[in-house]
Amino acid sequence: MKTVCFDIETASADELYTYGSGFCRLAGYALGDGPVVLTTDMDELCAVLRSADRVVAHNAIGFDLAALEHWHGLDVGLLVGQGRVRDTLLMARHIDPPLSGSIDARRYGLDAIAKRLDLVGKLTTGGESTLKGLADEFGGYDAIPTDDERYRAYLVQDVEVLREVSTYLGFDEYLRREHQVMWRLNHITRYGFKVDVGEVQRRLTAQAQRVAVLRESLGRLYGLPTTGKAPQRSKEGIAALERAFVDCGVEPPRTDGGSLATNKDALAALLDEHPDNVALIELVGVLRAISRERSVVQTIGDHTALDGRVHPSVAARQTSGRISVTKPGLTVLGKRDRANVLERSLLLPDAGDVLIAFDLSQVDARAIAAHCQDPAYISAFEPGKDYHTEMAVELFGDPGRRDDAKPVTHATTYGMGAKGLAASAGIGHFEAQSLLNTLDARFPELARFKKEVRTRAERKGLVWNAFGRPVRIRRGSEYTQAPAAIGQGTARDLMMEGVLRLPMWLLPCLRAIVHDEIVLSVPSDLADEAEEAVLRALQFNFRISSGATPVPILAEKSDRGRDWSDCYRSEKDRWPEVDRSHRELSMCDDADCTWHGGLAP
DNA sequence: ATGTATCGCGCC
DNA sequence: AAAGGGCGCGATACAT
Repeated sequence: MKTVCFDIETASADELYTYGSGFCRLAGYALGDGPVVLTTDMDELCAVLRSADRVVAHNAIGFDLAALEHWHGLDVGLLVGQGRVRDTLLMARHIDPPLSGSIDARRYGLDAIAKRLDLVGKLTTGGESTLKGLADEFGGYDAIPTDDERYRAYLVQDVEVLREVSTYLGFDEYLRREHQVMWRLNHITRYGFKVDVGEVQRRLTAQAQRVAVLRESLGRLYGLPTTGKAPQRSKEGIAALERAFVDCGVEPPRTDGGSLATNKDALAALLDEHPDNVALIELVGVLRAISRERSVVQTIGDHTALDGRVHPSVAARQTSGRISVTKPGLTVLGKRDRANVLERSLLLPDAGDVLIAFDLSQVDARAIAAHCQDPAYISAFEPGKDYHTEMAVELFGDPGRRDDAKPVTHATTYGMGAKGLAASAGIGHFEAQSLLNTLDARFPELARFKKEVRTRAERKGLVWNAFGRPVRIRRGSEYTQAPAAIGQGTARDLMMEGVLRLPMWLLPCLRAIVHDEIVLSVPSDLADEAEEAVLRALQFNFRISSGATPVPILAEKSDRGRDWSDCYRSEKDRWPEVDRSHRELSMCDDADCTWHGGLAP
């Protein structure tokens, strides 16, 4: 068994796919227990890795191997496919999964893992990372001389820490699969997503003008400061707004924490209470308008590289195992709100391509159905049946109340109480409680499963789904988090199952993943084949064990888009501006059109 | 200068 | 006893 631990010093990490061939600067590797060898010759390193039975690195799939694959032609797909790669980041997340929230963000660096294991950590100088200090001293990670002894010593230590840490981390079938998943998803980062650069600039300019007008109004009418990017959120601005509410004759709305609430629900509630207060209507109008101004266009622009594309980071860092797509965050672009849906139109297919989005149908609920094995719940997902209609029959005895049944599904997966259901469904507390009772009565195995998974979480602090993914559950939050963790975590693994089933030729076409949706840019003349291949990959029967009743996993494809919004033109046919052809018209007769009503040049 | 918390926008 | 889960990102305030 020949094991190689290695690490590479590079130019700035966020330039992985854009820097150029000198990105990899200095490599360190160790064979077995042998000494750490340093080299600037990446071909030498690649040869060593090709001949190894085990290739070990921290964030190997996302970074070191990715860099060698991109700039030096290493066949990482082969290494991963043969199960020869050990990525200690993926292994550490699996053996010690993160809690939700931001607390755990720094837990998985090599240094943090070493410290938790009571091992020697990475090299530091005067309390900060030696590497960071060198980058500051020489003016950039790509300016540190490769013969600098401190640089070399830092790298040697890194490889030695890695070697120590790796002996504590186990490997299993799930991890083997996870390595392949992440290698496949990395194509999103590598190939990037084409940006409509001119349109980004145009919208930024237009937005700056809108904001300037709104800020001028806030200053003139209510005495807010006019400096800073968001004067309405500064201390002085908040004080002025509180005075403005009082001047309108109303008590300033408050958040739970007692500070001034300016979110849209609070403002809507206030207007409901005082429908005839003209001064209040004006104040709320300006506040709403300025808080609706989002910065996603700026964020996309900031992350657009010189190749005119964004190369977002893709990682399974969320507690549920869900995939984060960040820098820029593509999971948050508009879709449900008419005012924001055109944010996606800034992202384009490659020249000669079309964009196609594929989404899994009610996949969280199907995941729960497969796990609980409730016959009535599973039968709602039989081919040819409509899940929400079946739920309407079970809950109300009336297939016509499909829309009333929809919000209840969230209650099934997320442990929603009567209060929350009443609020989200717009019904009374009593009716909500009675719905929840009906749910438990009609789907007894579902109720039993939720109870069981909560108990498991209380005992172990973790739950495991049928794929073998562990999800950590916060103490005291088992009631809501545990069932949700099975739903989300399994939905994630079902989508990844589909990604693993994609033919290799489609991997460079991957552009984005948004939990239950993947987006591909495919050559127009291959669109038929691509659609067929993706749907074949994403759809299958899911069985949690050999004797269990299977649940069908189904997917739908979008329209072929000339931009990402354009993919949804049929789905959102009430919003004509979603259709790129509509945006090419010089005018339109829909008074609410967000394009002709404001965004158009 | 850098990091965390809070708030607010949005998404699945 | 009651309990809707998971995120990204920007702006500000404040601590270090």
